[in-house]
Amino acid sequence: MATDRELQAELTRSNILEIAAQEILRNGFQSSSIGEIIKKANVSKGCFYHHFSTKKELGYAVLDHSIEHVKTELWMPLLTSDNPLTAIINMFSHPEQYLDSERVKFGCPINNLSQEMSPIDEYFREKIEIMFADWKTHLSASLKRCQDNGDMKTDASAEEIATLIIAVTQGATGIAKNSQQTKSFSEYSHGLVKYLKFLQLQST
Amino acid sequence: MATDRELQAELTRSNILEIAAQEILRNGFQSSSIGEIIKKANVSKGCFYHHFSTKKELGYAVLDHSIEHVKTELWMPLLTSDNPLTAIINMFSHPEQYLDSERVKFGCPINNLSQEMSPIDEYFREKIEIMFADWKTHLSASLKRCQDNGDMKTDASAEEIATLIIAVTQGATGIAKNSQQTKSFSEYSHGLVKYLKFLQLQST
DNA sequence: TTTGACAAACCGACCAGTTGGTCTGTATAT
DNA sequence: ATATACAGACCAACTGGTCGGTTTGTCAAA
Repeated sequence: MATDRELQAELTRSNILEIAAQEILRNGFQSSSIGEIIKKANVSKGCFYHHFSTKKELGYAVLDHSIEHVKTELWMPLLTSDNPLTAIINMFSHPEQYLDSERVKFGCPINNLSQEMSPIDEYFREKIEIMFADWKTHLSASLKRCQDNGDMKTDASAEEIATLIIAVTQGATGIAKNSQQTKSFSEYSHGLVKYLKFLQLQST
Repeated sequence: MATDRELQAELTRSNILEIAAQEILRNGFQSSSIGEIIKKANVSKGCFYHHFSTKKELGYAVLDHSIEHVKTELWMPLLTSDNPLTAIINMFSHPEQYLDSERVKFGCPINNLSQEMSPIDEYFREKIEIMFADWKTHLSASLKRCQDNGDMKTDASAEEIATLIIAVTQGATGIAKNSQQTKSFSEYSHGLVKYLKFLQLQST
């Protein structure tokens, strides 16, 4: 099934995808040029259009890949941990472990695409909307688990805390991108962290 | 000083500025074209370049105007009100009064420019950074006033609540833009509202 | 095992349209 | 008379996309 030829082709494709993701992260989707991408990926125009029929389709592929990546690399570890609330507090307390300099400088790839493309392209919009819904669902369930385990106060509902966490994450990431400094993320999430600690209960 | 001629010229300039602001709000700065702007503003290219030396300078002018607008139209009324905390809670509780459909669909003009331009243009970046700092300063001071007046609990510092409010506003606006629905703004700021109400004290 | 037809993978010149910006004017209020 | 406000033809660079052609691994038939 997977011949040498097919394997090489897949390698070429994923290389284009990776370079494209970098370019789009830096310039946005509309301001990224195919010419620049193929130059940096070291492939010909013919090769590019063999793998991707249009620029838009490339954008879709990049988005799909980014969503998959953020789910497996960021959420899963957090949400499946023993005590999600503690894990989340820990994440906000040590942002430098989760926000590398690339992410501070150029922002979250998905949020960038969301802000640029959602008013003008339904595919981008809907995919990202589903992602937010998923995020909220899973985060709510995790926090509910904390409450059921007696690790978290029930003054506030799991759902309202989940949406609060998501909103602050998005807001603080954006502000940090503007200031180009990780410490802005801490500054603008500090109020949330203190609130989360207030909701935290020590296991007996 | 202000002759008919100068007055007319100023009118032409502000017309271009207004059209440009609309275009930039819809397409972003880089993807907005001078050609489209002059067509919609009904002016010639010569006219445009008489008033703005480059596209970038036009962008700067639009940003400056937007910042001035948001300060006088949004902050001032809120921050100078008798009880800022109550005013803020009220704003979050009735977002449809503050977020018109345009703003939901295309987002906040300043935040859009921030996310698009801050990594690649220092003028945009710094102006917006200063705006965030101003916002935080004034909001903190207003909340401190509430605490001093006995309208607000002192469990959390005025500053940490100010940054929390700003982060949630930015995050929820972004998420609402993605979903293209005002109700998403309410959904993602609901947790904050409940927290603010918890911090609220009834005046005796 | 060799062969040879076939298609997938890739090449790069080319295209029409658009971009930001320039330049030579002209009309007119002051 | 002169500077300001405007007009619009023009330009080089770049855009996404096309298309005819070439290379090369694969697999069936001999």
